[in-house]
Amino acid sequence: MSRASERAYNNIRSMILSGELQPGSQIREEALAELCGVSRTPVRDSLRRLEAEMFIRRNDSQRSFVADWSLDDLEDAFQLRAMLEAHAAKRAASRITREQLGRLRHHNAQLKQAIDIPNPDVPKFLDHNRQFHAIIVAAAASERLASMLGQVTEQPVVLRTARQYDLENLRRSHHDHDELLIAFDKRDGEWAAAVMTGHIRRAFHAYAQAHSTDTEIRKSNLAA
Amino acid sequence: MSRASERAYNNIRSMILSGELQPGSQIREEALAELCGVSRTPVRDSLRRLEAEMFIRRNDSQRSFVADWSLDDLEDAFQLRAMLEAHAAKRAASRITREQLGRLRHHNAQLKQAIDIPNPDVPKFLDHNRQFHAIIVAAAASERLASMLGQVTEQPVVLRTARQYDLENLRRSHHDHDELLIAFDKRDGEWAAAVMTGHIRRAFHAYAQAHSTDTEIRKSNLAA
DNA sequence: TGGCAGCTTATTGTATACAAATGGCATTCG
DNA sequence: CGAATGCCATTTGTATACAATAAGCTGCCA
Repeated sequence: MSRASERAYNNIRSMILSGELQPGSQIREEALAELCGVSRTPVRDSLRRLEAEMFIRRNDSQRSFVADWSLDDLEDAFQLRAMLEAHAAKRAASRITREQLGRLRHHNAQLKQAIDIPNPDVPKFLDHNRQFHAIIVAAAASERLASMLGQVTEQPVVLRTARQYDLENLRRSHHDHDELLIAFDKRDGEWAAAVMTGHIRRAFHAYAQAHSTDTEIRKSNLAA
Repeated sequence: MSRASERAYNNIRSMILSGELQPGSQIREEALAELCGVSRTPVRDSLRRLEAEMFIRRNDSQRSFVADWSLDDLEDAFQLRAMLEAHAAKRAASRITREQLGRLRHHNAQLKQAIDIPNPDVPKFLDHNRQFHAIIVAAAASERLASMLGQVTEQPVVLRTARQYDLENLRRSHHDHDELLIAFDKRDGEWAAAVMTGHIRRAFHAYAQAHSTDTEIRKSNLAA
């Protein structure tokens, strides 16, 4: 997609992910158009895309709202993600190349570095983590699977606490990655899938805990 | 979506599914606009949707083509569908209502009728089959899952043979449905999932066989 | 003759104007 | 006083004109 359209999409998407656009709030095409400095046409394109990705919902009369996810929705997304990503790991185990394995090791070493220091570099960890998972999805060699995973991987839920970055969880994540690497090395798809399932489910519980804590904080702020 | 947009989407989609628009052929927005009797705006909307559903692909310079599926693509889609629909069956087993079970039985009886006669009514069978599966997906109560299944359920592959309507397969399908009904009745999600997996995998093999036969016929026609 | 440059044409992207539809508000009638 | 209805404002849908971009062709030059 060319410039205006691309810009609108990225802008709106990041506004949703950052919480700048509040969950549940209505979205007006023209307002977004002004915010992005483009006309309504590319904004409409973006809204359709974001709707397909479930970042945005529309009511029965075509008005758009920022998706407001319940804890159930979150669990649902994570459940699907666990299933799909385990499947990806299984496929990857029999297809992954030496070169991809090497890159996997590289990113895993980097993310270990990011947390094995006095002042953990969480953004660095998250970046290498993302790339680690991306390589596995690529190795699975299924465009459809990749496209579906894209739909459940980024969660439009804003968390104000830092709990999801809990160090212990990050270390366990890294350990899972280590185990995945061995499973891939042995070409054991079942093992890889099992590790991945646990990996994602842990992520869910960390997320859910942060979510509930966050909700509590929000409520008490409201009460005050 | 309102009239023009809706019409354009349905028109284009059915033109792809019917083979009227040949796989691999380029699509021009204006041509479609004329065919549908609307302007390019709703056509563009539709193309974006169809692209997300992988009925259409775009090259690096934004030109659109009707997706051309290989046998591998087909297998990939069926594999994902089997996994997702088994998951749906499992979830449905613990959530399905008496009323939904009743409707399931109704449609299963109808599709049995459609093939248990001297002149089988295949369209009727397919319609009730579709509704049967739709009820299960609804009972699974996951919007995301439903949306993903939508993406892998309809295959833009035109088959000229009638082999996929092979009576024996239809009878086996009906038998699977019977077994699903019992599994639901017993609230046995694992059983339901297992039956569903086999059900979809059989469908794949029937489809694949028809596909290869069809390809053969096409080749010999080409040679003649 | 082969390939590259520049132009021409085909196609998509964007903006804008206008049409349709929806929601909210106020007024009126029971 | 409450509910229903009609009008006005807001928002989205569609068409069209124009801009940008990419593809294909032609002719020139090495």
